[in-house]
Amino acid sequence: MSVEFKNIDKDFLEKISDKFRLLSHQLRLRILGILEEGPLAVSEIQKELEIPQAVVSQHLIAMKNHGILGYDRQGSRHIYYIKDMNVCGILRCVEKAHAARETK
Amino acid sequence: MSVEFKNIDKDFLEKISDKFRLLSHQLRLRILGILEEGPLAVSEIQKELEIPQAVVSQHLIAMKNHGILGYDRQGSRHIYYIKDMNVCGILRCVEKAHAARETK
DNA sequence: TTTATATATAGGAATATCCATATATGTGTT
DNA sequence: AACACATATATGGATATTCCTATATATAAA
Repeated sequence: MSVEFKNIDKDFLEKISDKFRLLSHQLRLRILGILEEGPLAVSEIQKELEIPQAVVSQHLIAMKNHGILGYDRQGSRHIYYIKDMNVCGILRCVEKAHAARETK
Repeated sequence: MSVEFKNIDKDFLEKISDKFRLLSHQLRLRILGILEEGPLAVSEIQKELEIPQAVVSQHLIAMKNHGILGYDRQGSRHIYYIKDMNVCGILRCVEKAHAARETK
């Protein structure tokens, strides 16, 4: 109520639309679903998704570059985790919508 | 908690990613911001955005086709409105994020 | 140092998106 | 009917996205 969406400034709008663009991909959504359960290394994410390692890395890095993910290193392993809590909130909305969906 | 995002079915994931794709565009976000204040005809939306009518229609129709918007007719005027309440919820998240943002 | 493992990056083809211009359709008015 | 107005649709060029294949880099192990 205090902030009208219509009046949100252009810079913020650009960030938001970038984040939505990253959410607009089934594979990336699945990655976020996996990472919601806890941080994970690239190879482990790859095992769950069954797609080429390079593709997984590409998506992870894209999300990292936009602040959605972060990662820590454990030796040669890169442990990715969800960094952007606003994105978590949005995923929560999606879960609610899924739970409340009409089966038509 | 009852529904894990990770386990959301593929069909729903496809719908969601489609909706995020539509949200991943500054112009469409601005349109949604305008329509949050109430239903409006194409020409009135166009006046606020100052872009060609055809482009406005293209975006409106894209969002209509994915269930985000609906419209009523008043003579030759098409009055668009936000139909998908889940999208409204997501915009609410974005507003909250905007209000809580660090000015860095 | 050599080899294996884990991850990142480069380059390119196929595809999708976006906007602009032009045109079509539908509705109201005279 | 003729015209104006409101909206939709078609087409195409520019640009962006996605995935693939290969290769590069970094760390660990032998």
